[in-house]
Amino acid sequence: MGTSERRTREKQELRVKIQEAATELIVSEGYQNVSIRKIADRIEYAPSTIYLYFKDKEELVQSICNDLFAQLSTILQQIQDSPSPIEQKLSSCCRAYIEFGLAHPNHYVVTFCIPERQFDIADDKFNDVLDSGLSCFRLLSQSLQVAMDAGFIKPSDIELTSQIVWSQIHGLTSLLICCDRFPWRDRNDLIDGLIRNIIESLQKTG
Amino acid sequence: MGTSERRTREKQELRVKIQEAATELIVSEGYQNVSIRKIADRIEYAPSTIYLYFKDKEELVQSICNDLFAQLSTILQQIQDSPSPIEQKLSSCCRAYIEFGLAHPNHYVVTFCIPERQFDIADDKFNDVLDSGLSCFRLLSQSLQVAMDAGFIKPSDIELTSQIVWSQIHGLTSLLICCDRFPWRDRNDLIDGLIRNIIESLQKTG
DNA sequence: TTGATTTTCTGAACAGTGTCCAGTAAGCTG
DNA sequence: CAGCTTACTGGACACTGTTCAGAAAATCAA
Repeated sequence: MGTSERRTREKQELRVKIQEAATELIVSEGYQNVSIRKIADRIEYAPSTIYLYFKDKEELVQSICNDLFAQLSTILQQIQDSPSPIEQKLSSCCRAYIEFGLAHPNHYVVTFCIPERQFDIADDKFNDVLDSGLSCFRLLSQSLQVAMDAGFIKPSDIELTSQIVWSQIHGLTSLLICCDRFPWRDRNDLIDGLIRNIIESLQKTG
Repeated sequence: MGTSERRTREKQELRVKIQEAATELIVSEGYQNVSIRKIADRIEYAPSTIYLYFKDKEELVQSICNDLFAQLSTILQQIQDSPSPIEQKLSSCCRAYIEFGLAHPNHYVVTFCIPERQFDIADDKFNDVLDSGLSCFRLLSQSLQVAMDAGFIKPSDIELTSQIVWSQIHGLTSLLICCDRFPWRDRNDLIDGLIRNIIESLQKTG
């Protein structure tokens, strides 16, 4: 009997509808201005219905960001798998990370710029939280390893170096998002300059 | 008659008491968990009284962060005025910035990691908002100029370079604060490594 | 078709938030 | 003491996330 299968599929569909409505609100209004009631209005269900599909607002938003940053992981993986020269891959990864963050500013802030969120969550949830961001970090780290193995950058502690490079590209991404009224220079110049600085320092033989 | 002077002094004192109570809450609970009612409880006044001293919660928190980052400006200025060698001053400034941010994580997040805040504010308020952060940036920029004039780092577009360096030190500061459960390497190693990277890339003759 | 059961959904409530405003209380002046 | 100014408050409004008893709907069995 395909009834139960249809019902679980319908459940899944509503779950996705909730995520889509929430995504639209995150994109258009930012995390702070997204409310359960606004989401409920959009999908024409009662607010309490949302809690049948997500434990709380946190879990809902988290699931959305997870899905999004899985896309970034895919992009980074594609760069790694591409036939382009190794010297380009590292900077391509950095650029892809920054541009992805800038293309999804509200998601980026939710994922990497809200400290309180990570204080309250339980340990088992922490792994999920990091699923998205962490896998991107791992791919960046992998990209560095490849560049190092090929002799494109000087040998060093790969984990330490990865963390530093991540913090550098995160810095520009988050600052451009959060201080968007600051009199910034041209974005491309900033991104180019930053990536050049990063790679030069990785190449320089101390 | 000193009466009115006493009264304005008393007004000022209550204003400071509000700021102090709010500061305690920001430090202990983070911006998200600070409420007007909690502040009012602490100083034993009605919540609405606070609105006689500050336009809204935003202005109150902003005034507090302004005061704090004025301290960082002082520190950066002292480094610049110190008799230590020029080669050290730049890295000292970077280190001071990062460590100051880490010492005041909740203030730092409020000042540099909340995008929505800067969307809503009026233009005249924007200047105040940047008073704190901007003056720190200017001092960093000045530090770079001095190092460049002395030939310690290679010549380049000083504004562009300043913005990039700021984004780099902001990156580590904010990421350590916001992803504090990430398996970071030793903080000092990260800070040392980052600063070394920054300065090396500034020195490298392209 | 009917009745029982399970699944899905909702309305109202709770405790909290920032903010505003009419009205009260306190202090100073003449 | 009366009049006036300044300081303060209580209660309200419109929101927020979240819970839960009960209603509605869909399914299954007879």
